[in-house]
Amino acid sequence: MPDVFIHNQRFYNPVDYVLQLIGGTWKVPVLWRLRKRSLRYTELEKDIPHISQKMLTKALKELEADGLVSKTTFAEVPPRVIYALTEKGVYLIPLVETIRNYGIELLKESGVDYDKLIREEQKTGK
Amino acid sequence: MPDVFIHNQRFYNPVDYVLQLIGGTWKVPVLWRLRKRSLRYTELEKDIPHISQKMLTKALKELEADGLVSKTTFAEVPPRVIYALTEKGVYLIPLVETIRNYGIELLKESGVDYDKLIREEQKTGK
DNA sequence: CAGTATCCAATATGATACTG
DNA sequence: CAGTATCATATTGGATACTG
Repeated sequence: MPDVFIHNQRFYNPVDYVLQLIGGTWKVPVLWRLRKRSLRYTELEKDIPHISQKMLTKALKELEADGLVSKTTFAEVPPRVIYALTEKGVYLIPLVETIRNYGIELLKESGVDYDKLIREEQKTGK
Repeated sequence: MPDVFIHNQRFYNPVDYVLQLIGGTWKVPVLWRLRKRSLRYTELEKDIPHISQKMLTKALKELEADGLVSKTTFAEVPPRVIYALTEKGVYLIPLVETIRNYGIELLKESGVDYDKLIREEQKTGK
């Protein structure tokens, strides 16, 4: 597995490269919420549990720099900013789903019924 | 996406959980080399470019604790230690391959022919 | 051979306060 | 509304030396 350099950054292998794009704690939660429709900054913030403004801003900046997410600013007062998946972002959603399904399977083998957690979450209103 | 707790550790979503198992810089290189056959500590160390003893030891410990890799020690002098994939480790290899294929595709779109890099590496002897 | 131990730098994340 | 700025802590990774 030879090293690869892109934009002066080194990757040890192709998996390493993908995990730079979608890895870390906060990028997947953002991508996952944008998969159905575009969202505003505040919508993402309200929708992603535990995320801080700092981490949301950082995740969005990196996703935009890597071409997975686009940002559209409307020059209104107060400003309106819309984040959406790019073609590259859309391309990566099936991979996220695949990893997610593995996770749900592994959780099941650890005795955690994730689908049930989801259903209970929806029953309690949020 | 509700939080999940396993062994007192919190995960924000199933992808987060999978990336705890195989994420980081060094776990995939280890898993990838064990996919064909078991290897000794020193074989892994020699085979994985840039890895330090500290990081190899840490990756192996975590992979073992998470049940992806098994460790067999032969009480000889000097000691012989064999690392192998468990059933759970084998189960995750196709996922690693899927992520890897996405990486190779994305690299191609960034103008990097990874398969060609592999071929050149083999021609030059290593 | 198969690791430990120690020191150090860089990065990730969180908490809080502030702003055009 | 959509962020920045600052401070603090925890984790990651590298370098080097040492050991049963």
